[in-house]
Amino acid sequence: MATIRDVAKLAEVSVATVSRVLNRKGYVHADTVQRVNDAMKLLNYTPNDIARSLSKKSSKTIALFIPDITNPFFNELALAVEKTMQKYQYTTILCNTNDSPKLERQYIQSLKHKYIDGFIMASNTLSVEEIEQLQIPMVSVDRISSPAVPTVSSQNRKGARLAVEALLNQGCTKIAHFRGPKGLWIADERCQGYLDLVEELPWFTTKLIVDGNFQLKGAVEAANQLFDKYPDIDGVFAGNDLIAIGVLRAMQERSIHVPDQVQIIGYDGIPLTEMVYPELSTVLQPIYEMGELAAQILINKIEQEPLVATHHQLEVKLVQRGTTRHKH
Amino acid sequence: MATIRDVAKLAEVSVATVSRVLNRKGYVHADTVQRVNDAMKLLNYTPNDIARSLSKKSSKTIALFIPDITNPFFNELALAVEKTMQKYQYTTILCNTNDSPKLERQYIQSLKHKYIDGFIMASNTLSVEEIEQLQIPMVSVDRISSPAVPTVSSQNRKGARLAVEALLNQGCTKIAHFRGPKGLWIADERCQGYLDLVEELPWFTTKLIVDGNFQLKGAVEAANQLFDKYPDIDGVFAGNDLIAIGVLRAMQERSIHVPDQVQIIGYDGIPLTEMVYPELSTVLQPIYEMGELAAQILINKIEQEPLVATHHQLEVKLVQRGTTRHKH
DNA sequence: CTGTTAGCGCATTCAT
DNA sequence: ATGAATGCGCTAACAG
Repeated sequence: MATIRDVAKLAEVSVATVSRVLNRKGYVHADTVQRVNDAMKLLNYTPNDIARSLSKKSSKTIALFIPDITNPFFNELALAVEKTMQKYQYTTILCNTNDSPKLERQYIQSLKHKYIDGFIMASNTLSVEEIEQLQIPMVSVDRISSPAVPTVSSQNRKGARLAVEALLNQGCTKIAHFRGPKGLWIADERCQGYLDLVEELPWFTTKLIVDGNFQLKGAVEAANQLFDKYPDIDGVFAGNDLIAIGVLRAMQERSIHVPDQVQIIGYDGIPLTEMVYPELSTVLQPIYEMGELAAQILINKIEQEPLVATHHQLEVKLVQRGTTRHKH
Repeated sequence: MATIRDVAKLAEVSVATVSRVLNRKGYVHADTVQRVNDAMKLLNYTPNDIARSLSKKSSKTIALFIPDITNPFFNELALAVEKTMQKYQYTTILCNTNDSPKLERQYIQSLKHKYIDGFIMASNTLSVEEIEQLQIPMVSVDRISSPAVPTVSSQNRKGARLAVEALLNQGCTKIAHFRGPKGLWIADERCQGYLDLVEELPWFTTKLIVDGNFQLKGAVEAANQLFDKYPDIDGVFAGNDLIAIGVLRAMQERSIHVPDQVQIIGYDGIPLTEMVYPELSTVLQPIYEMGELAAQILINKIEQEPLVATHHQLEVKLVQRGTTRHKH
């Protein structure tokens, strides 16, 4: 591969000049620009990123931390981030943290030695202090890492209310909530939205709220247990789609008809919701857009452009499909 | 961050010596090693990867090319590759190529300038010549890039036979095959496996084979069309699980009972097969192991260790679940 | 407007 | 066994 020196020689200028036209920085005569460009073309020259990184202490690459790429929510997010980063000539490194602090720290250390330019955290088990002393541009998605870092999420609480309201309007008289992990911000928010609407109702009891881990497997079991105790539940708001599908599975195994006997609404709007039958009603959050936005914000931060706001909440939308009895 | 020079100064040796203990290369007195190590510990020193890459022309990173991370097969593969690469201190860059040759070339170019050490191709739209002149270690998964590159796949043809054989044994008298893209090696193999068993049977006609793109959406429609024409089909072997689930969906919409009226078997064994109801019978290929193996082979190639074989076909297993009428 | 030169942090001959 | 010096390819003062 040709180097900057080869180009300089061929164009009969110094490497500095070549570097200038390469980076469109500093003055250089139009004719010279031409000669240099010709030389570059002739030699099929393209700059060496590693050398550039070493000298600039920046690598034009960012890292995306997610718990597990196998989760449909995160793989759509990852796709969005990768695509938009790619558009801006950044490369992105995907880190499956498995929600392990040890792994996260390990990744961070090794990435720092690569002059990583920034992080997008959709997984975060680190303390606020640890995050803040990192001294690297960062934005978090669906998580709050520290008040100092921009966050993009959807209107979780509002979305939850939308779902529960629909359930109520469509005749449910006892609605359970299968929530996500305690202490996880989005799970708490969604639970709060549920409480906003049902806490004062006569049938409500905290027993109707059951903890989960956002996974399908656990949800099936949890649903079976809860329905054993409360066979009169006729509505379910799930903390995410995976849980909702788990509940649906439990209903099908128990021969409880959905949506006639029980209505179910999930949260996220992952593609999976359209793959099950009946198709799952859900609160759709713009996952792809969230990834895009996070990427944009991070790039702005890296390139020091002015920041507009610090916490972005994107619109959600209730989509009623086969697991609810909505009027057409 | 401390540099090698800082360590050298503190340990009262030259940078060359520090470099030697760092890479356990060349002779250096035990006492000196000790001093250097102490100094490194004291300064919390870890080498700068970028500088190292520049000087070694190797970055300890590889790229994984896949069509689309959103596809469950590929995200499991990606997880496997990332995890095992990570185990060997390699970092992996994920490239969603969308099966576009333009994007693939673009990625390759940009990666070469990062001194990428190798490629794992699970997406490949490039010509054999293009691949071969690349001059970078490579292994392909589920694809054949060139006779010169190691390939890992599963026993596609045998797997297909397993599925069709079961269908036959379990009473099917007219079996359709919804295949993957024409010209795609794995799709062709699976189709061949189907043909192996049914081509000679009286009911067989090529009309029972329908082309698809391995996506769920198209499969639903294709299934509807085929069943309009051949309502007496009572068995389906699908080229992959997504197609199979699409067919299942079509059956459910047409109120055709699965597995009583129609039995369905997919291929891949993605997690999704256990999320639908009834759960999908499928030919399970060891996706995670395939990723692991590909990663191992690539590392061996990079580090010039001897290669055992060049084409690895992993075992597949027929798993009968809710969409087939197997004896228990 | 352009060239010279000194790094960036590490690896690697070649001496000693 | 160890050190000095050179190079990897590019950027960025600093001169001119």
